Amino acid sequence: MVPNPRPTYTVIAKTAGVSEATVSRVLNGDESVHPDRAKRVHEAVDKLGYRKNRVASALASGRSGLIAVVIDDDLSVFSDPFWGTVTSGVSRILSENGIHTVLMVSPVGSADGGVAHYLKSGEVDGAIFFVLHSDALVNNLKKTGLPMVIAGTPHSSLDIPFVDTDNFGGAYAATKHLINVGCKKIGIITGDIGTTAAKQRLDGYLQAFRETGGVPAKGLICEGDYSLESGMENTRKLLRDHPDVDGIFASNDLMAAGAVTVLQDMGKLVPEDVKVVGFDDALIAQTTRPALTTIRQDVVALGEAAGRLMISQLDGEDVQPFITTTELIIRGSA
Amino acid sequence: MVPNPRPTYTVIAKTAGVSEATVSRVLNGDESVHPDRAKRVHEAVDKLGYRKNRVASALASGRSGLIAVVIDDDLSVFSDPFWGTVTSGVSRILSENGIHTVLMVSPVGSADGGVAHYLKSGEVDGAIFFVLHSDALVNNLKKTGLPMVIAGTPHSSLDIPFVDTDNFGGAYAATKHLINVGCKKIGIITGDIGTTAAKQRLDGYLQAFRETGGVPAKGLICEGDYSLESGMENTRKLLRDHPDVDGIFASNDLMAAGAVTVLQDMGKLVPEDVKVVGFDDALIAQTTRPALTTIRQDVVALGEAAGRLMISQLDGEDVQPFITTTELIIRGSA
DNA sequence: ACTACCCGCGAAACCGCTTTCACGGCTTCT
DNA sequence: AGAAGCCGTGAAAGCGGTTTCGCGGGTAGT
Repeated sequence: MVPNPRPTYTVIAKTAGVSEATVSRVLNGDESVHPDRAKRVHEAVDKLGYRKNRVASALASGRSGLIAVVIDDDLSVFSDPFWGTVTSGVSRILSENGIHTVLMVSPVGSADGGVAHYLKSGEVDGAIFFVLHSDALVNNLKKTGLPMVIAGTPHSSLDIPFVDTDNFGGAYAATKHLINVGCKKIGIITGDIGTTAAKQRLDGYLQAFRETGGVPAKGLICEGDYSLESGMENTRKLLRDHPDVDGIFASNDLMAAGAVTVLQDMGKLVPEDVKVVGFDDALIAQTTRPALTTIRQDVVALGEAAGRLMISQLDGEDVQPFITTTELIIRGSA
Repeated sequence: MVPNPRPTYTVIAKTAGVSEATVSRVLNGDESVHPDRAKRVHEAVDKLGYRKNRVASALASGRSGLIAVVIDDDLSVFSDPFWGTVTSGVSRILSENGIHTVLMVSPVGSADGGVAHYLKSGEVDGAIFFVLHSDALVNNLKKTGLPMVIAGTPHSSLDIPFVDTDNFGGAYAATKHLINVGCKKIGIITGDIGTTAAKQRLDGYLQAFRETGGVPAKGLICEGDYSLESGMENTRKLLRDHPDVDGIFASNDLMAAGAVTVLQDMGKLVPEDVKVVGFDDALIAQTTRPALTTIRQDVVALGEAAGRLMISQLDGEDVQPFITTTELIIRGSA
């Protein structure tokens, strides 16, 4: 059953009665081929079950049909279902466009190192970055002209397209909600402040505060790092410094869950005594008691947007940053 | 700054004063080259900052340096942090061996279809499958000689290496623990019974039961699907059919969390009235109140094992299935 | 009717690396 | 000493597409 070791252009050309050059033109959508000939080629392709060898194609054309998804750091990041979901969104859009996703889970480090080399080596047609801790690599790569998309807002104002959730707006809505339901003293537990998302969420919180004419008292702003532990710890701190706190906005659901746990352990009722709002609408938001009021972000859309932005760039189009909207999901905690 | 558009063998050969063939031999670890010449080649490589063009290499050698990670189905699967973690383990091991991971998140369907074609096309050197719903594709691919690794036990007894958690042993330990702490009537909420893992966990439960001389009463075995909802629903059912149930083994933590929630909502105390054990030791196990007693599986090790099994196969070695051990983590729920 | 273009198409070079093949020089066996 | 092997090495033929170049014929302009 191995008589047919994949046909090549030579065979297609022969059975279609045209030259290999023409086969190539047809298969690459060159309009200038006479319809009749094109049809003959297509028929030959169908009949022989031909599939283009991407490697050969890549070598000759310089385009590999591969784009890299670069995930800085390691397990800790990728084990977050958030990025898994984004990745699958990216992957789906790209494969719809005949492009494959190669995954690089490794510390990005500086503008040098393995990842940098790989990306510069021309083996991929573009790169999508997750969770940038530094803009160094991206900045360096920009010179090479490699199409890039950043998932998450970059730190500096790079001229590189990015996709992100409306962190500011979401945080604003969350805080506003707490205010609307009567909270007088609202604390925030931020995410890892080294990330732009955490900063933007803090800004949203501050903006809502500002509009009420106030400025958050010292100690109401607690710096967390997105982890469950930091959510718990900061809630204790918050309760110690401000026993009368009656609202907490946590920058993600995990910390919010931690907050709820600590509050309950300390005898506070949620939402009667203290109201809590999270961010993400992760699965965990539904499993805490009470379920978390939170800000939903459309993670799949984010991944798809990243994929589309990449496709557009490959097509030579101009692209704009893409910000997905958020939605306030009201459950039991606030 | 673009005077150096990547050196090729031609350049290396010239500066080292050898033929291109020799350069190739040296760079591919052919021992038969005289050390002096090899040294000259290495010097030239260093001096020029040469990096092999993987695409050209792939075309000429027929080895792409890529292996596919195939994830059946779609978002629902990949958004589970479990698979994200496994994937990153795989990716790391492979990249340590100079191999890249290409991600295919798409319904695998039958032995035909896009994924099948791609894998058959020789663009990847091997494939690692996650969450197989059917063995059809793998079975078909086996004929092509493509190196494969399955993450999770395959349904039929294929002669294909796989890696898996000791589902049976873990479930056995979980059930045994419930028995040891005094439970008399223990129900199980299984996972999607279409998966081998769910079956094995059920078997482990049954085995523990059997050793006590009993057989689970009708209605103690509830078929879930790993989702939070199914955990909640089946707990209600369990409570209805067996109001005196005093132990529940849920096949994953998410369902266990659902069970705890329902139990509490119905006025039962956990663990006083009913004890609950989960499986996975996912993050959620720590956020429920009480925290979940569960079976920890070493997910990272699983991914790394899958990667290593693939590498071994590529090296032409014989490989054996790899089963990771589990560990009982005792927390508050049982 | 003659030159100037344009257009569709095939021949052939080429992408950068791998691998076969054969050759010259040595060693070894008879 | 001569035949037979073996070894390290270079020349060259691919791997399977893409792309440049130029040719022949048809159209248009004058």
